[in-house]
Amino acid sequence: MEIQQQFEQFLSQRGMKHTNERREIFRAILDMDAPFDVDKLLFYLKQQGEKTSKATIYRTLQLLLESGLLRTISLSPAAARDTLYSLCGKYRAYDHLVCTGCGKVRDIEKQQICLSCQTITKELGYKLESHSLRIFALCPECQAKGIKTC
Amino acid sequence: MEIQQQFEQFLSQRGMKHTNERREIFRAILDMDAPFDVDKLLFYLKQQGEKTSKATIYRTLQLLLESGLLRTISLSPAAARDTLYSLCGKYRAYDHLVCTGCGKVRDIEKQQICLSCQTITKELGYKLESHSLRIFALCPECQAKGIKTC
DNA sequence: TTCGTTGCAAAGCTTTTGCACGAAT
DNA sequence: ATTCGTGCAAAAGCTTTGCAACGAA
Repeated sequence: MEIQQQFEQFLSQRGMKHTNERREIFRAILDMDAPFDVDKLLFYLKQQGEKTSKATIYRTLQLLLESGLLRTISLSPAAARDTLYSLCGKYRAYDHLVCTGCGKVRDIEKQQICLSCQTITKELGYKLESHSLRIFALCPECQAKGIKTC
Repeated sequence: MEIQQQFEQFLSQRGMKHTNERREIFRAILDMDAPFDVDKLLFYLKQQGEKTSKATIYRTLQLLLESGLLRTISLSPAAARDTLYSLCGKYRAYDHLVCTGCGKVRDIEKQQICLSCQTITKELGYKLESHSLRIFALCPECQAKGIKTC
């Protein structure tokens, strides 16, 4: 099923309305090419000529989190605010490699990790739902520049 | 080296003072038996008769993050605020298994994951620093209670 | 004595909420 | 016609900061 349809279906199931704002916000999220925060999303929507309010963005993101289509990630060991969001369907795995020098984020796909999660939960009698791996490492460019992290 | 000494050494290196507040906050962190937030730490310190201010706690946590002795983790896919902290030295791995039913957190140790991270970063030319894996799963108790997550 | 540190209160930010108007069904 | 959603502005919460008093070296 198309991911848009999944969202529409979720709204219908909860007796919620298919508004233009929700459609546009979701479309914008699909257009994002990297994990994004509220301001990035708002800026993109403004660029597209939409006049969605920040409040509606927050409300829609909350909705999407509840639908399971969206998730939040924290990219820095110290990140407390400026939550970053990422579409669940967009990446095969929920795993990111974060450069501790420049902050660049790239997705990683590794069947091994899924298997490890399955093994761990199975051993402990848990029912696996999802996982998120963050690897912090210095990218080749930053190494070349001689950037060091504390 | 003792972990307390590492903190004291870090302070010395930066020309910072060994105050009672910092010592007590660090001691309290050592006493924590699970990832904690600022309020939990403050409550514990009050219980111990300390009258440390919230501002000092924030300042000291920041310091500890910079020293590399402490790290933050986000436990829920939707957690945006109420940052949780965890001592780096306390757990062998930075990996947690989070119950999506009751929110209970337990530590996991799995050599496999470290190996996966090494492989991934090596392949891409990154220099590995650390990683954090969060697995979201339903614990046996919640399964028994018939709790379901969205 | 000399700075760094603390506590308090105020300021700063992000996120949430109340309410009246507007839109979807 | 109803009911839900939106925008605005205000409120709420967490975190940071300025400043005078305090304490470690």
